[in-house]
Amino acid sequence: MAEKAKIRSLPKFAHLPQGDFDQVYAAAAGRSFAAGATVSEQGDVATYFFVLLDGRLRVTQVTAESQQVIVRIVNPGDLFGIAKALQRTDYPGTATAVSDSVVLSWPMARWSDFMGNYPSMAMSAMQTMGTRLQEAQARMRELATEEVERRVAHAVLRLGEQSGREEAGGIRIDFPVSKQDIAEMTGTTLHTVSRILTAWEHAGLVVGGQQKLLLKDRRRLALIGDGEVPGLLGG
Amino acid sequence: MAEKAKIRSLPKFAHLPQGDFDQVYAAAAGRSFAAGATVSEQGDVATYFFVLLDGRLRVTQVTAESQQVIVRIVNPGDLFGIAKALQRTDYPGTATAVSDSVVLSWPMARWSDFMGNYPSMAMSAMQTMGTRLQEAQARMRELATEEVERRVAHAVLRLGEQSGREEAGGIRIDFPVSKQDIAEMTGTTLHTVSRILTAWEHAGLVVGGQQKLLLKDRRRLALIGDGEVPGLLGG
DNA sequence: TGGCCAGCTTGCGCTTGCTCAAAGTTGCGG
DNA sequence: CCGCAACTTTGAGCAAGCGCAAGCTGGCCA
Repeated sequence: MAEKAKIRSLPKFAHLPQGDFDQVYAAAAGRSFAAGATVSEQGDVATYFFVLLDGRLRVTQVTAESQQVIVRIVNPGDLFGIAKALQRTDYPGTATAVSDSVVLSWPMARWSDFMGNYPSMAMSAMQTMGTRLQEAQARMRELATEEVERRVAHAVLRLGEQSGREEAGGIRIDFPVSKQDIAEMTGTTLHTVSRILTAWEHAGLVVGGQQKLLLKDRRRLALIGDGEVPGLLGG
Repeated sequence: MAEKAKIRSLPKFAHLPQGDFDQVYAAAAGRSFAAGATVSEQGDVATYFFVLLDGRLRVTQVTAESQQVIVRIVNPGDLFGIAKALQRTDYPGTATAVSDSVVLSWPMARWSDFMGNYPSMAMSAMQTMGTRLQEAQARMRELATEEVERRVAHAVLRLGEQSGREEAGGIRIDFPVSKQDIAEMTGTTLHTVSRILTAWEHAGLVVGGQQKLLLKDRRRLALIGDGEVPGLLGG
């Protein structure tokens, strides 16, 4: 089974002894989701946790006033839906496939089991949480101190880093991103995002299109993000 | 040693077998810090990790433009300075004592050791990170979607919850908090915080004072925080 | 007891970016 | 090839809250 070899090679599982891996693998169920489908829903009882094998997911939370916020993008190899690690019995957010996706799932009941018996998985889970915590704090800092244009710069750079693919002329964001999506990542409106990206496109920093984004000048974007350059709005 | 018994009773260590606890305890060094002293500094090589025994710490990060952000408040019993868990070799933030404080410290080199050999400590560390991650995400959501007055309401309620003491007439925040501090927690300016708290004080929701804060009407504050009530500014 | 300093209050003008509104664009299914 | 739906652009007006500036308060130390 080609899939098994592929999974074996994920950093997440690479350090697991072969016997342990076989057991972990045996407990897993694979499942496919078409773009637009919901993998797990905010508030539902968390019955499974997952690893994304292929595709791309968007994790959102909806506030009491039904404003949506994009918490993160899940990339292949990432662990998600680990409610148990957050001391929760329900999923804190909704995971939606933005491209056709394949996930591996385990019953949540096995979580403590895995953590207790496979130290290398526990380590890996902890690393995941550490990375996420740092990203969350970075975004907090941005939201608290930066104006919109810088936040958008950071957001698209992050997208490029985590979900980008080198391409002639720049870094292509590897799944459909709408202006609305970027707005929900940065705490602004799609209108403002549109204005900013249009200005950047005129300056040759990016190339846009319907749910498409190509970063052409990463360095200048970073300068805007770090506030070392005035920003292009209002010019 | 009375201190040892006190430590033993912390939830963090309560589930550790006695032998393990003795070993962990033997590796620890205690240290006191006067209010205002710095326990660990952003960017320094992370040589120790800590548990706060007594007092209160403020963890801040400074942005490239030297704007300060308060990441969290450390309360007695909390683990902090766990750079290793975040895959870092340096401290991501500065921890400063806001009251006279006592901490227990371990060499960072022991971290993997502890995590590998004492599963109940690993579990507890994971819980800590889970809690923090959720709090960070909640604050992200607030910063992205709520206006200032609601964010301030959430911030003071959180302070009350995590660091408050019941008192005749309300919940007293148990350490000195300045308006500037609240501003740095909510991503606003001390001016705006001052205006908001003044309005609330007139309405009988809180009582302020130099670096003092008493929450008198938790329920109405929660209503403001949840946006179910117009807010008192501009009245 | 007087001076000093950190922290706080308050007023005013101005900017950022939001809201509302309307029209333009793109891609897909039939 | 048409029509529709989703997505995007652009404009105009407006308000939340920031920056600046000036003055106030209360605690602490000489």
